[in-house]
Amino acid sequence: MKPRVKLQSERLADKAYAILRTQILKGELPPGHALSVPELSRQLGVSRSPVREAVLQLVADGLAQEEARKGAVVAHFGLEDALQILEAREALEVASVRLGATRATAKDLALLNHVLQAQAKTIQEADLEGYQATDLKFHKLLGTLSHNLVLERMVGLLKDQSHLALESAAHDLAQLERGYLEHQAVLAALEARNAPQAARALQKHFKRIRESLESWLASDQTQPSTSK
Amino acid sequence: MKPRVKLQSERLADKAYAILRTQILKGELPPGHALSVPELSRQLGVSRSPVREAVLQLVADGLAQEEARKGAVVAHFGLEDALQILEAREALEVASVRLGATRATAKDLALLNHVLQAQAKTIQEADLEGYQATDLKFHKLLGTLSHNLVLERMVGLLKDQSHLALESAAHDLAQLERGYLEHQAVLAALEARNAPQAARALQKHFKRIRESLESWLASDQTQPSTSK
DNA sequence: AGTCTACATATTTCATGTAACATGTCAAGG
DNA sequence: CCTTGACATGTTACATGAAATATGTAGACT
Repeated sequence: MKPRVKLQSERLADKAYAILRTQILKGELPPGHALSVPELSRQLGVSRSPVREAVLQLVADGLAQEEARKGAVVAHFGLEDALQILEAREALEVASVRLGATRATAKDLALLNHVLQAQAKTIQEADLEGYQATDLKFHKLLGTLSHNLVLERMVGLLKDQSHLALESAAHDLAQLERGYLEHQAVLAALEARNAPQAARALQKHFKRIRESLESWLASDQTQPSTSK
Repeated sequence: MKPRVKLQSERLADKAYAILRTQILKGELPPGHALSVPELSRQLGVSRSPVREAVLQLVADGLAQEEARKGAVVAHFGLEDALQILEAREALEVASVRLGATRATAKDLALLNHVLQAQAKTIQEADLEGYQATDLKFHKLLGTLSHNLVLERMVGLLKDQSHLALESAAHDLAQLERGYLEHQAVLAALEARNAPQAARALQKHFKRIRESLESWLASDQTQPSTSK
């Protein structure tokens, strides 16, 4: 047999995709920014083919939007879009948590616990960046609880879109703490293997997020509302 | 202004995608069948570029599966996969129907009614092919009830995957009739604007489908279980 | 026979050429 | 002033070339 260590995917298309995805989620490529294939190909130092594939993948994931013969841009969501994404997330995550209440392993719960402890720290340190990261992890972990790869994948995709859609949403410390406490309530119900309670706790979480988003509409800016 | 009538997308990549998608859902390209880009490019009479894009789109939609450097094949789902897809569909469609109970327009309900009438006909005529078509339409319409494009899109994608996954599932007439009656129960609850009842009715529908699928495991064949 | 190597074939993957198309600028004409 | 249209620039969309890779087959060696 070959001593070949691992042999990664090593496809340039995958690498380009990973780079672009990270840049988008980090905000380095802001919503609305053009994803010009020749331009990116120059910046990344590869030909246009793998870049084109990467952009197509981003479009499929909902992180970019494309108009025929006009190219793709980093997805920019309006208020209406954000609300729809949240609604879909709620449906999927609540279902995941319901199933997870019986299917979750001790390890699953330990991971959730670990993430929440890290999240507590980010609040103490008023580290908004860090909070977002733990929030991402927590919600994606909720997807894994179902032990259903289809659900898990969709939860992950929508959480990323949500991250992009709510990017600029104002988050004061009080809101962050609220979110953390609601996360804890979900986890507590899961540890008690109480599916309905976990579902209710998560629904409350989403309800508050939606409300705070809508109220934030007061001090709004433009809402391009990309969906037609 | 231009008198240009409409100017379709007209992109070869989109056309190729539409053709392949149709062939897959019709069963002309059976699960597991290789989707060789040069081969398809020859058959469709276009170059490899648009075909490659079409195949990537199919992979993104879950109708094809790809392994790096080995190419894509028409998705072939095992029993486990089918159950997971059904679980995800249930989550999304139930959510859609819950929202739809209040949001559905008279037109939405009329469309559902129309599809169910057509479905009744397919049963009388023992037209399995036709039944599948109306089933597809009915469930996709359930997705539109939410008036949430994100949910609607996911419901549609999963219904297509489901169609592929359950392709060979035995369907005797009795089962078809059962499905039809359950569809009617959902519609009745929707017309009464009774969200919990509509949700329960749809859950029953899915529960029976899952059970009949699992019992069909007895007279089973191989179940490749593509997910790893 | 059974295993391994070399070759042949087909495909993926990346690269690049090119026509059609979109868009901004700018100057001429209403 | 405002519109029109030619031009310049950059991109998409499609086609095609070429290297790296996977896979099947036949023959050589144990």
